Amino acid sequence: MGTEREIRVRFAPSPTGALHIGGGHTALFNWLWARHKGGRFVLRIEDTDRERSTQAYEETIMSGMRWLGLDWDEGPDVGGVYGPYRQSERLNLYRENAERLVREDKAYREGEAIIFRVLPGEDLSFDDVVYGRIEVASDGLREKGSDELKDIVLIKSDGMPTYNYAVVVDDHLMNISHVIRGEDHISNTPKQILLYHALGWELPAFAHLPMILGKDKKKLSKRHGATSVYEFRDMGYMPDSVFNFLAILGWSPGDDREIFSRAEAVELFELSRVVRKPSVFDPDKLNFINQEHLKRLDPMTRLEMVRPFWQELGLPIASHDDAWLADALTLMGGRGKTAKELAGFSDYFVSFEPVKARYTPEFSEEEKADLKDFFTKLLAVPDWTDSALEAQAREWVAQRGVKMKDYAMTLRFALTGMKVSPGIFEVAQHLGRDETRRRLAHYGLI
RNA sequence: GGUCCCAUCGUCUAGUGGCCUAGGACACAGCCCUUUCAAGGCUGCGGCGCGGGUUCGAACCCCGCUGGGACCGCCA
Repeated sequence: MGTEREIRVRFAPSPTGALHIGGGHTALFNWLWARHKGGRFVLRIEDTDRERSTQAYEETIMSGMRWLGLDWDEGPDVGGVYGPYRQSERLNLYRENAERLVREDKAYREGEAIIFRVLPGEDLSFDDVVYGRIEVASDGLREKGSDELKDIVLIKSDGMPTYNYAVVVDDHLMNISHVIRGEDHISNTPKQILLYHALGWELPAFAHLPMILGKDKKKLSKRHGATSVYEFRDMGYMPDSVFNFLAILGWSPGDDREIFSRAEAVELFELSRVVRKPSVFDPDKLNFINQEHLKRLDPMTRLEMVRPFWQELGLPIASHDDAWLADALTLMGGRGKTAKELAGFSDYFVSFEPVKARYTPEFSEEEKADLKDFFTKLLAVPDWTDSALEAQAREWVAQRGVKMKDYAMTLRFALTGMKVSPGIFEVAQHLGRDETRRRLAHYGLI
């Protein structure tokens, strides 16, 4: 008991862009593992590329993680005993250890740079938590198109450490127990192992994650459309949905469960159940998952999801109380894959204006007389409930021997300006007698 | 070109030698429900890449082939 090494994992993005869906996936699995094991999740900023790193991107990445609900225990903003957590602030650490290697004749200087000498015959194989044993030929570090073993740059001419070196120093000094990262790093691992050996440090456990591919089976990139987690937020996907979707990309709980909460994912997550095959990002599946989460939301939370999109449409939300708006959304049932769609589909509850803009019918006098009779009697029902309204409507069409559909559709258009909506008598009930009358009057139907 | 990894329905996956005439989910199609569209219910379509072994028995183990992916920067 308590003899196992403390679980410490890290997500180490470089601040050269927004939080990408692939980065989110990696961050998520690290977070899941830390939370599942009761360990620590560290955020480290790898800003050694002076050209491309910016403070703004660092903040964007952090807020993207917060949006996804991935909170970290140590990081540049919250600190921690293993700090600092920005590589640009750890330069002395990289230099000290590199100079030690120079003194031990394991590395040499070349101008301002420090370069590690790669000797032949090293065993570069390792055990990966998800991939198992990875056998690497000792000459696996050969230079492209050459037979020469390629030495590893530790410190660049600008004084900054290279990725492969800094990651080793940091993971060791930050006492990282599991290095969980994308499969694209699998071929970097042997180099890093060489450095661990040279430095005399114990290896962390390595766990590589399958890549996320686009529909064309190529590594997901901008060409595939939305890739930053913010784009998904702006399209009306909920953080819990993106979280859920990312979690089942390359991992499954083993049973048939696919829709789950953060807490359930933490409970169920196992690194050993991560698959080895790259998976294709399927927007249809994301839509489905989002819709499921949207349906499960309590009315008030759903309202908060939809509110910004109603706002975006310029609708006068303030003229209704929240409970009424939330109920309107409940009436929408499973309609809409995203909060944005749901907002667009339900605008007529908030305001009559979009309805007027959409629906501009022209009735003949004959049609009008007929409809007027129908609607006048409908408006006169004693209790304004959907069942009473429907009963009245059915009685009226039965007497005339006409189709319910024709009248229900006219009512639907007049109330919503759309050809699809929830049950139209329910909509009328929710809008209320006065608002229904106002809308019908606008079209001259009463 | 070199190194490494991977291979079950279109997609995400379950499956670790017999329970598999391969299960679930998305998507797709049809039906039911119905004032519309969703939702929901039911049904259907669809897969172990190929070839050799091993075994009484292979989706599961081994080999080869084919296919796909990743990496080979003083980028991370």
